[in-house]
Amino acid sequence: MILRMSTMFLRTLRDDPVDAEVPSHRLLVRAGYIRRAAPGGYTWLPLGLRTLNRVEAIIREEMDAIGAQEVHFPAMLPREPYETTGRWTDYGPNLFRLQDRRGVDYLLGPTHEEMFTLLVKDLYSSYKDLPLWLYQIQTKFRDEARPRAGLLRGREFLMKDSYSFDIDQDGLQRSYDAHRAAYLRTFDRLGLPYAVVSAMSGAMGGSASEEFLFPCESGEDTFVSCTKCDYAANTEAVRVGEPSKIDFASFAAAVVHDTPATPTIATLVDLFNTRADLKRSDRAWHAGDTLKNVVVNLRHPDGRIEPLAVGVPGDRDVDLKRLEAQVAPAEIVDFTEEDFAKNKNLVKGYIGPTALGEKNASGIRYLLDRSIAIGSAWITGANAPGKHVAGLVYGRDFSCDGIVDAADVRDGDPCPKCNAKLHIRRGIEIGHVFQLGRKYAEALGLTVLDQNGKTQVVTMGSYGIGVSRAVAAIAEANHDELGLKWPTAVSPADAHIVIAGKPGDETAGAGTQLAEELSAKNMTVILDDRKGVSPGVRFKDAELIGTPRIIIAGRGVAAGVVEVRDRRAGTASEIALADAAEFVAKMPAT
RNA sequence: CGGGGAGUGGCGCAGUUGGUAGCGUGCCUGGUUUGGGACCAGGAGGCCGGGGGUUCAAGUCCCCCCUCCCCGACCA
Repeated sequence: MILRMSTMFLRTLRDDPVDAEVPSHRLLVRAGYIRRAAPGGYTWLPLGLRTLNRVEAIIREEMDAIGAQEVHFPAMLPREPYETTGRWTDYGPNLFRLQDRRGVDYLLGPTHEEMFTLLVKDLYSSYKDLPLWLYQIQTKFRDEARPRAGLLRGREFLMKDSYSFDIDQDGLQRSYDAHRAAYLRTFDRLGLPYAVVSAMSGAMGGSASEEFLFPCESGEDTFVSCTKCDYAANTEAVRVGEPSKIDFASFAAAVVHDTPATPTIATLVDLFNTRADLKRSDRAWHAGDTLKNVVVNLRHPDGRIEPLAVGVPGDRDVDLKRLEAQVAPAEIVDFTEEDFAKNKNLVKGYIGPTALGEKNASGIRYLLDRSIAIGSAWITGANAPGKHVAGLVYGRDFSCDGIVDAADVRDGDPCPKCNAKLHIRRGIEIGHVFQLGRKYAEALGLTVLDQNGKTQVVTMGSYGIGVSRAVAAIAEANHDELGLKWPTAVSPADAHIVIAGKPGDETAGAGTQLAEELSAKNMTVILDDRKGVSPGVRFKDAELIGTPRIIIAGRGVAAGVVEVRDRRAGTASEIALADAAEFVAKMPAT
């Protein structure tokens, strides 16, 4: 196939669009792949659509290869199933809702667990029909608070979502493993580097889940990977090891001290290190010796507000993202001055564990960070203005209502698996696999009869790949200062022919002939046959558009040669015109 | 939703104390040029994000709203 630039619906931009910050967004707009059509919504132009289709085709091939079957749902869905599973509420403002002329509620599908569950319920009723794997490639809608970075976070985007249906957990594990393996192959073929990390399942519900993250500075997820073993996890999902108990039998009783003007951890530690009666003989006090208690409000999906206190070592911050992942579907909102005013037992800046907890004065649920050991002694608030208590022992002087992973995770923290150092990085989520279990099947009544004629609730998994996001991620991973440089597998064309001679000379004929030969070899080729465009412009556009091979029919044509460039390797060679098609066809895919 | 920045031809930008809306690029016509975003000449193209106000007069001043970008919050 020949794409003639003289007629292609394409306009490249000489300048970077000013509203595009990340490279993928900037280059996809500049090279004429996409145009913004609405907040968080993009139009695919011919070049962009070709790449999108190729990405989609690879994903489809790999899904088909494991035996998943493709279906297609409407994007506009009825309210009831989402009401039944609670997600009409749980999704909150992120759901696009609309009404028909009679005022009946609909939503634009953010993901389709409910619909797939009902579809299978509609048609299947025996264990003999399982396992079953279905998928679709569908436009999804989420009313993101902040769409950003072009295709990386849109409000309308293309997603491949698949769902597995099994009779039991063993089956689910096999389905999950098959999808996970298919995802590894898919991302390899797409030319996307990735890290597979343990993740939280959040609003999706269910147990095990892993994310495929493309490591990238402009990514929105933070993850850790062990420098020694294979442990990797989204920071939200990092589970530090249980600390061992400390024997506190010989510890002195806790003492309350006057500590005026110590509103922060730093000032508190300073005071303890300078005042003779507080100094420690063996070493200086540090922030990790203090226990910081942070109060937040949880907003439950039904609108109920519940205060929650969390204790973390004073050298750490509460990572709200991590905390929220564990209190989902509740959201964390600020604990305001007003809230403090209402709760007389909380002394801002001097909150201590003895006032916290459902059984104590404040009645506020109190969770301790997992790193806090039973028997450890702390400097912490004494619930009175200007007073702190030292030597307060967890398990002797105070208790909590539960354990939580709330402290922020840092580069260099110990690996929970092997204790080596963790490395922290950012990444873009390009895929996510979930073991959903029975949440949706139970809510919607998807059951089958087992071998004994007994009713069994089906156990499900769900597996997503952001297709449009993958295009952006590939662009993010494959570009330089000149433009895009697509992997062969997803490039909008296999080659780009630049006619660089004078008008009317033999270069146009040579270029056209070569285009036809390549096309005859089943390759897609962009032919720059534009009239009156200077060579410089053609070179720049070819590099910006970024096909892996660029062929220049220029001054060499007189001597019977063309220049064949490898855009990705940055190499070039002179090839006889007669051999060029064969040579290009045999260039290794990169 | 909080903080910061910004909306002026397709793209990038200027626009002074309020007084005829400009430049570059892209586009059209003609000519010259042709291996790294050429040149000359002549053109077309703007509800100055939207709505209210102040004023003889608003791109410019005031109020409200919308949108975009960045950071945070949120998010599969």
